[in-house]
Amino acid sequence: MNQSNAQRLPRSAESAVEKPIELADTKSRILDAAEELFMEHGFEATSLRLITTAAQVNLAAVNYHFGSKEELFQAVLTRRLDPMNRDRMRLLSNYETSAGATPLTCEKILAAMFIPAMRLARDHEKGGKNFLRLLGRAYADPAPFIREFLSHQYSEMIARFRTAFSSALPHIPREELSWRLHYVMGALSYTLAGADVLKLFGQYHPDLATNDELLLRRLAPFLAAGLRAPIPAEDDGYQLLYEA
Amino acid sequence: MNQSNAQRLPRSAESAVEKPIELADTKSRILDAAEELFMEHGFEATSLRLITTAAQVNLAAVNYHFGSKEELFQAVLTRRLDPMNRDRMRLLSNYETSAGATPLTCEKILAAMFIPAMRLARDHEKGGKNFLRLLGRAYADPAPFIREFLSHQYSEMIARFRTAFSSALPHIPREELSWRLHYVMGALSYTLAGADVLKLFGQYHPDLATNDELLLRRLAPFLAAGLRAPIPAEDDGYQLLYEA
DNA sequence: GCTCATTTCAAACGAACGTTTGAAATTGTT
DNA sequence: AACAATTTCAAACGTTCGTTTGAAATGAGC
Repeated sequence: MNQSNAQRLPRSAESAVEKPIELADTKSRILDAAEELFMEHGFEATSLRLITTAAQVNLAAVNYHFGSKEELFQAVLTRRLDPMNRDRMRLLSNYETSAGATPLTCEKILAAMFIPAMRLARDHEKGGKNFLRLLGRAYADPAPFIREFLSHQYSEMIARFRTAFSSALPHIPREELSWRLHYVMGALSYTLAGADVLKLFGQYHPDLATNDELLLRRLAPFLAAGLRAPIPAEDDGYQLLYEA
Repeated sequence: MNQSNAQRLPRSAESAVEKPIELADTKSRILDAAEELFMEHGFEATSLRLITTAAQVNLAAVNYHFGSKEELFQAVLTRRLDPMNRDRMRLLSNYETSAGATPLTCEKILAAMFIPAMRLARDHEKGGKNFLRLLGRAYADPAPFIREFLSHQYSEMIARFRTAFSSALPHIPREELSWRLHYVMGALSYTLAGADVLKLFGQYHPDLATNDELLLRRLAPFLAAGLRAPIPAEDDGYQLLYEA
């Protein structure tokens, strides 16, 4: 009943000019519309009728091509997340082989995490930036099917980078490093997820996803300094701050 | 038709023992149940029928006491957010007067932000921890009524802390500082919002909201080091990272 | 040109949603 | 005790939701 998972090409792909008149195929149109609308309104608040109307396809097309609304959401995520995480690991491996025996700096490992994300935000002329905001939302979504999906989708990449940071920061205890990686992901997610939070704090930057190098030059030094920070001693006054 | 905004005490508040047999009043029961369910399922996915059933009140009670589902959500947030942000500003003022003429350290300013949040997570025996997770979700929610509410609720506190950091870090340019504050809020939100994201990365810590001092000792050095990080020079190799 | 699998379509399904209503119950005041 | 205001309640409102259905349209292979 359902179609196979093999990708089909649009009917008229032989012409040199990309768009003769024909629209993209149904599946892609649904994915594009869903990506934008999920980003804008969230998963629950986005109805299939809204998606199919925007994509100019029949209402039943989503259930035919993807099975359900949840599976459509996962397809939207996996379409870009999968290549991005593969790029991250490939870039990290390239850095490591280039460096030879000398361990990588934190900045370089961070760059291997951020550059594919920024490239995603820049490359896809339309959906890229929206997708990262959608991803930022998904991080905070408690829906079980979203959490299980992300956990499965990220596990390999996270493990890979954890060992990389561990080599770069041998003096940081294992548990401490896990926490700091956690902070790194938080700052990264907030930065990539976009302008909404910046507006929240009375500051907005329209060049968010346009100037990748500038973004990296700001974020990487901040996070690398945090990752390298010395572990505070037992008695340095933190316990006193509770009073007053 | 609607009741006034003045707080009413439960009917039997004269007894020394807090709970004779009677439950809390309707409004509080709704707020408690809504806080937990909004946290667990998000705003859209939580129905009023679920809330009112959990609170053991009639379905119409929400619209009677709060007007609408959206106003209930705002009431859930404001009940704890308002006191928390007041505590943050009060604590910062206390630190500043104690320090006299000498400027505060980043660690102390960060402590003024974090301690009231941690106190909230610890104090309220039930809802505290849940609330911070709910808040973390709300940060990422694109619903206009949520964004406007949070923006209004946070503006005073953010402005207050921005100037404090500005005094503590006079060598950091104004725009750079705005970004770094952004990263700070991201890391803080991720940390406070809870264990979900940690599980996502294959790491879980059951003592998240129980050992506040340990949490602060980990987070504050990380963020303070990032805030103080030197601004990278023009030619330090970041542009090279794009290749390979 | 016929066949058959794939895709599209209009229509409807039952369920769940936020909200409203008007009467019953409760509470506070005299 | 009697009245008025407040709060609770069961029931229903109209809408929208995700999904299913079966027929019509479309495409490829022979």
